[in-house]
Amino acid sequence: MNTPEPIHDLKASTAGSGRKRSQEATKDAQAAALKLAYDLGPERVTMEAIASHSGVAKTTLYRRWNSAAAVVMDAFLSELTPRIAYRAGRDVRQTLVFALEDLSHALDEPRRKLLRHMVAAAQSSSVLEQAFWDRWIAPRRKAGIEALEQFGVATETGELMLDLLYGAFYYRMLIPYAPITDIWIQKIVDQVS
Amino acid sequence: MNTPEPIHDLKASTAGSGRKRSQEATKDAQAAALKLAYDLGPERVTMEAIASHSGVAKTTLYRRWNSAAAVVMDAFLSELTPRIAYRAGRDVRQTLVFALEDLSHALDEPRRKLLRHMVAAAQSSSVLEQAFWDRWIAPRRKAGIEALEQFGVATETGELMLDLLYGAFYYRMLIPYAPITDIWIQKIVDQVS
DNA sequence: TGACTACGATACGGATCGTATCGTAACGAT
DNA sequence: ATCGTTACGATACGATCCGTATCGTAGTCA
Repeated sequence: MNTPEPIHDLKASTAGSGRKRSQEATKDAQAAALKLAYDLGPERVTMEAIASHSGVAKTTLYRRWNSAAAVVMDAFLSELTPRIAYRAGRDVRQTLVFALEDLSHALDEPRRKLLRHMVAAAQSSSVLEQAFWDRWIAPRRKAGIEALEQFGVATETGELMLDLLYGAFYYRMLIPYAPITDIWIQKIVDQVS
Repeated sequence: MNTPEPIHDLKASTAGSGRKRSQEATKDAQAAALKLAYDLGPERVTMEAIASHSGVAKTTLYRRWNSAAAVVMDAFLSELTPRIAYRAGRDVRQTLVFALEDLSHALDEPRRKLLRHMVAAAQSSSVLEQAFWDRWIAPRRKAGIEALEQFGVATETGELMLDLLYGAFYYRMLIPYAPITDIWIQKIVDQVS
């Protein structure tokens, strides 16, 4: 679960007996990709830019990832995931409010912009779609479902509630006609619970 | 409201007294962009491809749109919008179920894929974001709010319901871990109304 | 030591970008 | 009719980025 593999190992790094993959190269590439994404905007990150800013050769990048978006996705998920800790509530309502508010607070403006682009990137690559689901969406849903079950909410009902609430959150994030506030979060939670 | 202007007129076509913009060139370009999007996938549509497949010069394309995504967005919205007719329900629940089911049924697989890419494209261009809101999201929300008001639903409550329901719909469309079915639509509507 | 694999460096053809230039075609006004 | 104005298609261009190939070097293990 932790220290997940880079997205899409083009060549299995495992089998052989030769030189090991450089963790440092992986780390440097991700760091450069993330910095470029924050500095220039996620859509302007290219493999060539990552290579020149990280000192990692372009050939090495392509041994690990398929595209610049994959590097950014990888780096972003690695950075963002630990920032969202699960917080238990005392009832269904508070559990849901905590989940959404914590998410909202963890996403400052640059991170929010990056997350929006990660959703976008997941639309044009099944590899990125899978990674986004596995490492971002699914774990949160799983924790949410389990928390709700502790308060006697049936699994199926919990799924519906999460579809609605996370759905509303992402909808408002991706189509930002009005800011996401804690008040709004409390109101949508009240509307479904 | 109808026959909307092409997205982002780089040069105001209005003021002068010279030759008029060719409606045919606009139409041909949009048609080619749409066909390419359906045939090759929306992410593979380029200005050069639109130019060569439509017979419209690249320079002319750039006089109207900023990017290939803008041409596709324009064409897609023009094609999709008339396919969704508003259908009145006899109560709040049915009104909402109609809205979501009609949307779901209008979006066959290729159109759904295209819509997903339009949401994605809106993440990296404020012009596209605005067009997507003005010509796609906002009109549907407006109709929905007004329909709900007829059944005595307060505007603010209606907004919350639409955030939740359209949110869930787009969430499941963009992160398709399970298919969107009429049953599911009915269940989420029941959960909020 | 030798087989193996990853590394960085470099080079390459190809696609696409966005712009500039130019002669021609349509439109409006005088 | 002709004249200014604007849009058109055609073409060319440097620039960027793509994804791959090649090659000599550097770790790693048996």
